[in-house]
Amino acid sequence: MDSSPKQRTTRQRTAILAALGHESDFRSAQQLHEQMRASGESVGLATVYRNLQSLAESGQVDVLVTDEGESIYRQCEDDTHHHHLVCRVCGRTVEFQAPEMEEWTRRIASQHGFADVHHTMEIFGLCPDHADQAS
Amino acid sequence: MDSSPKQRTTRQRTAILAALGHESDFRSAQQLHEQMRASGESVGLATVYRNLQSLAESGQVDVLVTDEGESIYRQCEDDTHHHHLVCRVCGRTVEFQAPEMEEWTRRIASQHGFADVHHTMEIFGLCPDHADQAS
DNA sequence: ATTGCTGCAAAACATTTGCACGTAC
DNA sequence: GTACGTGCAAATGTTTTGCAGCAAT
Repeated sequence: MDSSPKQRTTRQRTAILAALGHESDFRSAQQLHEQMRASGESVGLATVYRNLQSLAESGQVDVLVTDEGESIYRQCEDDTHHHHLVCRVCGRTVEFQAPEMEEWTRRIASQHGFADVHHTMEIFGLCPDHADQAS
Repeated sequence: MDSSPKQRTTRQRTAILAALGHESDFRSAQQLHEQMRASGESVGLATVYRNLQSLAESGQVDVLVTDEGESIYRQCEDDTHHHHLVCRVCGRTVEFQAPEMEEWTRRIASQHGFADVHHTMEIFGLCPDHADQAS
């Protein structure tokens, strides 16, 4: 029941958060790791995984699972419940909230007697800059 | 541009479709494979994967990706666009449609200039029979 | 007869873990 | 000083693939 496990401020953890930065796109652990190495950071891949995992648990980053089953991460601007609109080509992401939808979800669930529900909902599409790109 | 690739009617393919049956729950390729072996069917795991994949492509079965990145499959009753309400404990599934939500999705997307969008949305919860089960 | 399917085992992947060592506290 | 974090390599688990033989058309 301890909701604040002590997390140490290590060089690697800091670097990972910095690398996530405020880019508005989702990246996989592997991409992030590569990106960090490219910019001279020395970090182990396992460490990137471990940190992303703990950061996700503590709600500091957002996780999405792609259709291929790969987990992708992003530092979120908003710490409340929200969804994403992601560009299939460049990864550009827009966060949005959908109170009506939350409401809707709860209604559907209780209609069928389901309790303690949570939902996933993400939108993928082509952003203005890539609107003409083939699917 | 050929949207009807010739699929042969093999014993295995038929068996897989039969095994998927009309159960109202999602199963992974591995589970399905095990289930088939248990009931005496002789099928290779790779074949199960290959068939599920092609069946999913041709829209004959539904695919969902779990939080752990595992793909789970189900034969759908409804061949139009729909979503699922899945029990976290027993896998029991209810299909539902959400026209208002489709509408909503399109609106959000075009508001941000996104085109050619598709979305994912699934609800997970506890069905009436498992409402008291801990998360 | 063709050409696609199957089975098996090996390969490819992303992710996790064991363990000795380093380091934040 | 102690407990947690890190790095590496090995292990895990799922899905894919190469290839020789089998079967549907």
